[in-house]
Amino acid sequence: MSLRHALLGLLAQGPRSGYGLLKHFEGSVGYAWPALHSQIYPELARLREQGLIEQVGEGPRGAKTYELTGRGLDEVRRWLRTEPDRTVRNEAGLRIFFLWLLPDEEQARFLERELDYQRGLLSELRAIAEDEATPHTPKERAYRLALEAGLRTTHARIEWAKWAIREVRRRR
Amino acid sequence: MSLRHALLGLLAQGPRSGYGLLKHFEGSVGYAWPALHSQIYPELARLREQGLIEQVGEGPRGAKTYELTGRGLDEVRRWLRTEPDRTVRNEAGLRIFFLWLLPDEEQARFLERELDYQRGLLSELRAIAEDEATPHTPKERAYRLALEAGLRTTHARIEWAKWAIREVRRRR
DNA sequence: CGGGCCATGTAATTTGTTACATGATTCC
DNA sequence: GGAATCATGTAACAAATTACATGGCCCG
Repeated sequence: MSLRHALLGLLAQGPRSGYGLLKHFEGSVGYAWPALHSQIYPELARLREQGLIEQVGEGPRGAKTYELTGRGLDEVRRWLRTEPDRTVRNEAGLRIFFLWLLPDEEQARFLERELDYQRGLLSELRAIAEDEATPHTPKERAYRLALEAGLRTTHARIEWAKWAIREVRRRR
Repeated sequence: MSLRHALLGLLAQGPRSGYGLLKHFEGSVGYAWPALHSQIYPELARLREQGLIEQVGEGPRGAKTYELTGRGLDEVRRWLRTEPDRTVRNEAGLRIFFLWLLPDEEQARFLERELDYQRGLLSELRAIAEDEATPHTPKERAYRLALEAGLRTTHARIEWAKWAIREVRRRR
Protein backbone atom coordinates (compact mmCIF):
# COMPACT_ATOMS: atom_id res chain seq x y z
CA MET A 1 0.00 0.00 0.00
CA SER A 2 3.03 2.30 0.03
CA LEU A 3 2.99 3.20 -3.64
CA ARG A 4 -0.61 4.27 -3.34
CA HIS A 5 0.16 6.61 -0.47
CA ALA A 6 3.33 7.91 -2.06
CA LEU A 7 1.25 9.00 -5.05
CA LEU A 8 -1.31 10.69 -2.83
CA GLY A 9 1.45 12.38 -0.84
CA LEU A 10 3.07 13.77 -3.96
CA LEU A 11 -0.25 15.03 -5.25
CA ALA A 12 -0.76 16.85 -1.95
CA GLN A 13 1.83 19.33 -3.27
CA GLY A 14 -0.41 20.19 -6.19
CA PRO A 15 -1.75 18.76 -9.46
CA ARG A 16 0.59 16.63 -11.55
CA SER A 17 0.51 14.19 -14.45
CA GLY A 18 1.39 10.50 -14.14
CA TYR A 19 4.61 11.21 -15.96
CA GLY A 20 5.40 14.06 -13.57
CA LEU A 21 4.88 11.71 -10.66
CA LEU A 22 7.11 9.14 -12.33
CA LYS A 23 9.93 11.70 -12.42
CA HIS A 24 9.57 12.18 -8.67
CA PHE A 25 10.11 8.45 -8.27
CA GLU A 26 13.29 8.68 -10.28
CA GLY A 27 14.49 11.56 -8.13
CA SER A 28 13.50 12.33 -4.55
CA VAL A 29 11.04 9.75 -3.24
CA GLY A 30 12.51 7.02 -5.43
CA TYR A 31 15.53 6.84 -3.11
CA ALA A 32 13.21 5.48 -0.44
CA TRP A 33 10.54 3.80 -2.61
CA PRO A 34 11.24 3.17 -6.28
CA ALA A 35 8.41 2.67 -8.78
CA LEU A 36 8.12 2.27 -12.54
CA HIS A 37 5.51 3.67 -14.90
CA SER A 38 3.95 0.21 -15.32
CA GLN A 39 2.99 0.30 -11.67
CA ILE A 40 2.15 4.01 -11.43
CA TYR A 41 -0.40 4.31 -14.25
CA PRO A 42 -2.68 1.44 -13.17
CA GLU A 43 -2.50 2.66 -9.56
CA LEU A 44 -3.57 6.16 -10.58
CA ALA A 45 -6.55 4.66 -12.42
CA ARG A 46 -7.54 2.82 -9.22
CA LEU A 47 -7.13 5.93 -7.05
CA ARG A 48 -9.35 7.77 -9.46
CA GLU A 49 -12.05 5.10 -9.40
CA GLN A 50 -11.99 5.29 -5.63
CA GLY A 51 -12.40 9.05 -5.64
CA LEU A 52 -9.09 9.81 -3.91
CA ILE A 53 -7.83 11.75 -6.92
CA GLU A 54 -9.52 13.48 -9.84
CA GLN A 55 -8.47 14.26 -13.37
CA VAL A 56 -8.51 18.05 -13.67
CA GLY A 57 -7.09 18.62 -17.12
CA GLU A 58 -5.29 17.34 -20.12
CA GLY A 59 -1.95 18.57 -21.43
CA PRO A 60 -0.13 17.94 -24.69
CA ARG A 61 0.44 14.33 -25.83
CA GLY A 62 -2.54 13.09 -23.88
CA ALA A 63 -0.99 14.00 -20.52
CA LYS A 64 -3.58 13.70 -17.75
CA THR A 65 -3.35 16.06 -14.83
CA TYR A 66 -4.54 14.67 -11.52
CA GLU A 67 -5.47 16.51 -8.37
CA LEU A 68 -5.92 15.21 -4.82
CA THR A 69 -9.50 15.20 -3.51
CA GLY A 70 -10.47 15.96 0.09
CA ARG A 71 -10.90 12.24 0.74
CA GLY A 72 -7.48 11.67 -0.79
CA LEU A 73 -5.88 14.12 1.62
CA ASP A 74 -7.67 12.48 4.57
CA GLU A 75 -6.34 9.13 3.42
CA VAL A 76 -2.65 10.22 3.32
CA ARG A 77 -2.99 11.75 6.76
CA ARG A 78 -4.62 8.60 8.12
CA TRP A 79 -1.77 6.52 6.65
CA LEU A 80 0.88 8.82 8.13
CA ARG A 81 -0.53 8.12 11.57
CA THR A 82 -0.30 4.33 11.25
CA GLU A 83 2.80 2.39 12.29
CA PRO A 84 5.32 2.14 9.42
CA ASP A 85 6.38 -1.23 8.05
CA ARG A 86 10.03 -1.46 9.17
CA THR A 87 10.97 -4.17 6.70
CA VAL A 88 14.31 -3.48 5.06
CA ARG A 89 15.65 -5.35 2.08
CA ASN A 90 19.24 -4.80 1.13
CA GLU A 91 20.74 -7.21 -1.34
CA ALA A 92 24.27 -5.85 -1.03
CA GLY A 93 23.94 -6.19 2.74
CA LEU A 94 22.83 -9.80 2.40
CA ARG A 95 25.88 -10.64 0.33
CA ILE A 96 28.23 -9.55 3.15
CA PHE A 97 27.19 -12.61 5.18
CA PHE A 98 28.47 -14.86 2.39
CA LEU A 99 31.63 -12.98 1.47
CA TRP A 100 33.75 -15.67 3.16
CA LEU A 101 32.93 -17.94 0.20
CA LEU A 102 35.24 -15.82 -1.96
CA PRO A 103 39.05 -15.46 -1.68
CA ASP A 104 40.25 -12.44 0.33
CA GLU A 105 41.26 -10.48 -2.74
CA GLU A 106 37.76 -10.76 -4.22
CA GLN A 107 36.20 -9.81 -0.89
CA ALA A 108 38.25 -6.62 -0.92
CA ARG A 109 37.18 -5.86 -4.48
CA PHE A 110 33.53 -6.41 -3.59
CA LEU A 111 33.88 -3.92 -0.75
CA GLU A 112 35.63 -1.41 -2.98
CA ARG A 113 32.77 -1.54 -5.48
CA GLU A 114 30.42 -0.94 -2.56
CA LEU A 115 32.52 2.06 -1.50
CA ASP A 116 32.47 3.46 -5.04
CA TYR A 117 28.73 3.07 -5.28
CA GLN A 118 28.07 4.82 -1.98
CA ARG A 119 30.45 7.63 -2.88
CA GLY A 120 28.56 8.14 -6.13
CA LEU A 121 25.29 8.19 -4.25
CA LEU A 122 26.66 10.76 -1.79
CA SER A 123 27.63 13.03 -4.70
CA GLU A 124 24.13 12.78 -6.13
CA LEU A 125 22.57 13.62 -2.77
CA ARG A 126 24.97 16.52 -2.23
CA ALA A 127 24.05 17.92 -5.64
CA ILE A 128 20.39 17.87 -4.60
CA ALA A 129 21.26 19.52 -1.27
CA GLU A 130 23.03 22.37 -3.07
CA ASP A 131 20.03 22.93 -5.33
CA GLU A 132 17.63 23.29 -2.45
CA ALA A 133 17.98 26.42 -0.39
CA THR A 134 17.40 26.57 3.37
CA PRO A 135 13.83 25.39 3.96
CA HIS A 136 11.15 28.00 4.58
CA THR A 137 7.88 26.11 4.20
CA PRO A 138 6.85 22.95 6.10
CA LYS A 139 7.11 20.98 2.86
CA GLU A 140 10.66 22.18 2.24
CA ARG A 141 11.61 21.30 5.78
CA ALA A 142 10.25 17.75 5.41
CA TYR A 143 12.23 17.29 2.19
CA ARG A 144 15.32 18.57 3.98
CA LEU A 145 14.81 16.00 6.75
CA ALA A 146 14.49 13.21 4.19
CA LEU A 147 17.60 14.37 2.36
CA GLU A 148 19.59 14.60 5.58
CA ALA A 149 18.61 11.00 6.42
CA GLY A 150 20.04 9.92 3.06
CA LEU A 151 23.23 11.94 3.52
CA ARG A 152 23.90 10.54 6.97
CA THR A 153 23.22 6.88 6.25
CA THR A 154 25.24 7.06 3.03
CA HIS A 155 28.11 8.64 4.91
CA ALA A 156 27.92 5.86 7.52
CA ARG A 157 28.06 3.21 4.78
CA ILE A 158 31.11 4.86 3.25
CA GLU A 159 32.95 4.85 6.57
CA TRP A 160 31.89 1.24 7.12
CA ALA A 161 33.21 0.18 3.70
CA LYS A 162 36.57 1.88 4.31
CA TRP A 163 36.84 0.10 7.66
CA ALA A 164 35.80 -3.24 6.16
CA ILE A 165 38.40 -2.99 3.39
CA ARG A 166 41.15 -2.38 5.97
CA GLU A 167 39.82 -5.29 8.01
CA VAL A 168 39.95 -7.66 5.03
CA ARG A 169 43.32 -6.47 3.72
CA ARG A 170 44.89 -6.55 7.18
CA ARG A 171 45.00 -10.32 7.38
CA ARG A 172 46.02 -11.61 4.00
CA MET B 1 16.70 -14.48 -6.91
CA SER B 2 18.05 -13.31 -3.56
CA LEU B 3 16.15 -15.74 -1.37
CA ARG B 4 17.46 -18.60 -3.43
CA HIS B 5 21.05 -17.50 -3.00
CA ALA B 6 20.60 -16.68 0.66
CA LEU B 7 19.50 -20.28 1.23
CA LEU B 8 22.47 -21.63 -0.70
CA GLY B 9 24.81 -19.32 1.19
CA LEU B 10 23.50 -20.45 4.55
CA LEU B 11 23.81 -24.10 3.55
CA ALA B 12 27.43 -23.45 2.61
CA GLN B 13 28.07 -23.40 6.38
CA GLY B 14 26.89 -26.99 6.69
CA PRO B 15 23.71 -29.10 6.51
CA ARG B 16 20.55 -27.65 7.99
CA SER B 17 16.81 -28.20 7.97
CA GLY B 18 14.28 -25.83 6.44
CA TYR B 19 13.27 -24.82 9.93
CA GLY B 20 16.89 -24.19 10.88
CA LEU B 21 17.24 -21.93 7.85
CA LEU B 22 14.05 -20.13 8.81
CA LYS B 23 15.58 -19.28 12.19
CA HIS B 24 18.54 -17.69 10.42
CA PHE B 25 16.09 -15.45 8.60
CA GLU B 26 14.57 -14.39 11.88
CA GLY B 27 18.02 -13.59 13.25
CA SER B 28 21.14 -12.70 11.30
CA VAL B 29 20.40 -12.61 7.55
CA GLY B 30 16.81 -11.55 8.12
CA TYR B 31 18.02 -8.05 9.03
CA ALA B 32 19.09 -7.66 5.41
CA TRP B 33 16.64 -10.03 3.69
CA PRO B 34 13.57 -11.26 5.58
CA ALA B 35 11.75 -14.44 4.56
CA LEU B 36 8.89 -16.53 5.92
CA HIS B 37 8.48 -20.31 5.98
CA SER B 38 5.85 -20.10 3.24
CA GLN B 39 8.50 -18.85 0.87
CA ILE B 40 11.41 -20.94 2.17
CA TYR B 41 9.92 -24.44 1.92
CA PRO B 42 8.80 -24.22 -1.72
CA GLU B 43 12.13 -22.65 -2.66
CA LEU B 44 14.04 -25.51 -1.02
CA ALA B 45 11.98 -27.98 -3.03
CA ARG B 46 12.94 -26.14 -6.23
CA LEU B 47 16.64 -26.00 -5.31
CA ARG B 48 16.51 -29.74 -4.71
CA GLU B 49 14.85 -30.46 -8.07
CA GLN B 50 17.58 -28.42 -9.70
CA GLY B 51 20.33 -30.36 -7.96
CA LEU B 52 21.77 -27.39 -6.07
CA ILE B 53 20.98 -28.98 -2.70
CA GLU B 54 20.37 -32.57 -1.56
CA GLN B 55 18.40 -34.07 1.28
CA VAL B 56 20.91 -35.91 3.44
CA GLY B 57 18.83 -37.05 6.37
CA GLU B 58 15.66 -36.84 8.36
CA GLY B 59 15.36 -35.72 11.98
CA PRO B 60 12.49 -35.90 14.48
CA ARG B 61 9.04 -34.55 13.45
CA GLY B 62 9.78 -35.11 9.78
CA ALA B 63 12.59 -32.53 9.73
CA LYS B 64 14.52 -32.73 6.45
CA THR B 65 18.23 -32.00 6.51
CA TYR B 66 19.60 -30.44 3.35
CA GLU B 67 23.18 -30.18 2.18
CA LEU B 68 24.73 -28.00 -0.51
CA THR B 69 25.94 -29.83 -3.62
CA GLY B 70 29.06 -28.91 -5.59
CA ARG B 71 26.87 -27.22 -8.21
CA GLY B 72 25.11 -25.35 -5.41
CA LEU B 73 28.39 -23.94 -4.12
CA ASP B 74 29.43 -22.92 -7.65
CA GLU B 75 26.10 -21.12 -7.99
CA VAL B 76 26.48 -19.02 -4.78
CA ARG B 77 30.01 -18.05 -5.82
CA ARG B 78 28.83 -17.11 -9.31
CA TRP B 79 26.08 -14.97 -7.77
CA LEU B 80 28.49 -13.26 -5.37
CA ARG B 81 30.53 -12.11 -8.37
CA THR B 82 27.55 -10.45 -10.11
CA GLU B 83 26.59 -6.81 -9.51
CA PRO B 84 24.21 -6.46 -6.53
CA ASP B 85 20.77 -4.99 -6.99
CA ARG B 86 21.04 -1.67 -5.13
CA THR B 87 17.29 -1.17 -4.77
CA VAL B 88 16.36 0.05 -1.31
CA ARG B 89 12.82 0.18 0.02
CA ASN B 90 12.26 2.01 3.25
CA GLU B 91 8.69 2.81 4.15
CA ALA B 92 9.57 4.89 7.20
CA GLY B 93 11.98 6.85 4.98
CA LEU B 94 9.27 7.44 2.42
CA ARG B 95 6.95 8.90 5.03
CA ILE B 96 9.48 11.62 5.90
CA PHE B 97 8.79 13.32 2.56
CA PHE B 98 5.14 13.71 3.54
CA LEU B 99 5.55 14.65 7.19
CA TRP B 100 4.63 18.25 6.39
CA LEU B 101 1.03 17.06 5.99
CA LEU B 102 0.84 16.62 9.76
CA PRO B 103 0.94 19.34 12.45
CA ASP B 104 4.38 19.97 13.98
CA GLU B 105 3.58 18.16 17.21
CA GLU B 106 2.66 14.99 15.34
CA GLN B 107 5.77 15.27 13.21
CA ALA B 108 7.86 15.31 16.36
CA ARG B 109 6.02 12.28 17.72
CA PHE B 110 6.57 10.39 14.49
CA LEU B 111 10.29 11.10 14.74
CA GLU B 112 10.38 10.03 18.36
CA ARG B 113 8.81 6.70 17.50
CA GLU B 114 11.47 6.33 14.81
CA LEU B 115 14.17 7.10 17.39
CA ASP B 116 12.74 4.51 19.81
CA TYR B 117 12.62 1.88 17.12
CA GLN B 118 16.21 2.45 16.05
CA ARG B 119 17.39 2.43 19.65
CA GLY B 120 15.70 -0.92 20.17
CA LEU B 121 17.32 -2.26 17.02
CA LEU B 122 20.72 -1.05 18.21
CA SER B 123 20.27 -2.93 21.50
CA GLU B 124 19.41 -6.12 19.61
CA LEU B 125 22.47 -5.76 17.40
CA ARG B 126 24.71 -5.02 20.38
CA ALA B 127 23.44 -8.15 22.14
CA ILE B 128 24.44 -10.19 19.07
CA ALA B 129 27.84 -8.46 18.99
CA GLU B 130 28.49 -9.42 22.61
CA ASP B 131 27.61 -13.04 21.93
CA GLU B 132 30.07 -13.34 19.10
CA ALA B 133 33.71 -13.33 20.09
CA THR B 134 36.47 -11.77 17.97
CA PRO B 135 36.34 -13.50 14.59
CA HIS B 136 38.90 -16.22 13.85
CA THR B 137 37.56 -17.94 10.75
CA PRO B 138 36.71 -16.26 7.40
CA LYS B 139 33.04 -16.99 8.05
CA GLU B 140 33.15 -15.31 11.45
CA ARG B 141 34.88 -12.31 9.94
CA ALA B 142 32.19 -11.94 7.25
CA TYR B 143 29.48 -12.07 9.89
CA ARG B 144 31.35 -9.43 11.87
CA LEU B 145 31.47 -7.18 8.82
CA ALA B 146 27.73 -7.58 8.29
CA LEU B 147 27.01 -6.85 11.94
CA GLU B 148 29.23 -3.78 11.92
CA ALA B 149 27.33 -2.45 8.90
CA GLY B 150 24.11 -2.78 10.88
CA LEU B 151 25.56 -1.14 13.98
CA ARG B 152 26.90 1.84 12.04
CA THR B 153 23.83 2.54 9.92
CA THR B 154 21.55 2.17 12.94
CA HIS B 155 23.74 4.57 14.89
CA ALA B 156 23.55 7.06 12.02
CA ARG B 157 19.75 6.82 11.97
CA ILE B 158 19.60 7.46 15.70
CA GLU B 159 21.74 10.59 15.39
CA TRP B 160 19.63 11.70 12.45
CA ALA B 161 16.39 11.25 14.40
CA LYS B 162 17.73 13.24 17.35
CA TRP B 163 18.74 16.05 15.00
CA ALA B 164 15.40 15.94 13.16
CA ILE B 165 13.44 16.18 16.41
CA ARG B 166 15.42 19.30 17.42
CA GLU B 167 14.87 20.71 13.94
CA VAL B 168 11.09 20.23 14.17
CA ARG B 169 10.74 21.41 17.76
CA ARG B 170 12.96 24.45 17.16
CA ARG B 171 10.39 26.29 15.09
CA ARG B 172 7.02 25.75 16.69
C1' DC C 1 13.05 14.80 -40.84
C1' DG C 2 15.16 12.15 -37.23
C1' DG C 3 16.41 11.36 -32.44
C1' DG C 4 15.24 11.98 -27.85
C1' DC C 5 12.14 12.57 -24.56
C1' DC C 6 7.25 13.10 -23.25
C1' DA C 7 3.29 10.35 -22.26
C1' DT C 8 0.26 6.44 -21.46
C1' DG C 9 -1.14 2.06 -21.25
C1' DT C 10 -1.46 -3.58 -20.91
C1' DA C 11 0.25 -8.42 -20.24
C1' DA C 12 3.08 -11.92 -18.42
C1' DT C 13 5.87 -13.32 -14.91
C1' DT C 14 8.10 -13.37 -10.54
C1' DT C 15 8.36 -12.41 -5.81
C1' DG C 16 6.50 -11.79 -1.36
C1' DT C 17 2.59 -11.82 2.18
C1' DT C 18 -1.36 -13.61 4.49
C1' DA C 19 -4.17 -17.23 5.43
C1' DC C 20 -5.23 -22.04 5.68
C1' DA C 21 -3.84 -26.65 7.31
C1' DT C 22 -1.69 -30.39 9.84
C1' DG C 23 0.88 -32.92 13.08
C1' DA C 24 5.01 -34.25 16.35
C1' DT C 25 7.92 -33.49 20.38
C1' DT C 26 9.23 -31.58 24.57
C1' DC C 27 8.85 -29.50 28.89
C1' DC C 28 6.20 -28.33 32.83
C1' DG D 1 -2.69 -33.22 29.70
C1' DG D 2 -1.81 -28.70 27.88
C1' DA D 3 1.16 -25.01 26.08
C1' DA D 4 5.00 -23.76 23.49
C1' DT D 5 7.76 -24.64 19.94
C1' DC D 6 9.38 -27.65 16.31
C1' DA D 7 8.42 -28.83 11.61
C1' DT D 8 6.41 -28.86 7.00
C1' DG D 9 3.54 -27.81 3.53
C1' DT D 10 -0.29 -25.39 0.13
C1' DA D 11 -3.46 -21.73 -1.60
C1' DA D 12 -4.97 -17.21 -2.40
C1' DC D 13 -3.76 -12.73 -2.96
C1' DA D 14 -0.99 -8.54 -3.49
C1' DA D 15 2.96 -6.12 -5.13
C1' DA D 16 6.69 -5.42 -8.22
C1' DT D 17 9.48 -6.29 -12.46
C1' DT D 18 10.07 -7.14 -17.25
C1' DA D 19 8.38 -7.07 -21.63
C1' DC D 20 5.21 -5.65 -25.10
C1' DA D 21 2.96 -1.75 -27.46
C1' DT D 22 1.85 2.79 -29.23
C1' DG D 23 2.05 7.48 -30.45
C1' DG D 24 2.88 12.73 -29.89
C1' DC D 25 5.77 16.82 -29.47
C1' DC D 26 9.95 19.53 -29.74
C1' DC D 27 14.48 20.82 -30.96
C1' DG D 28 18.26 20.93 -33.96
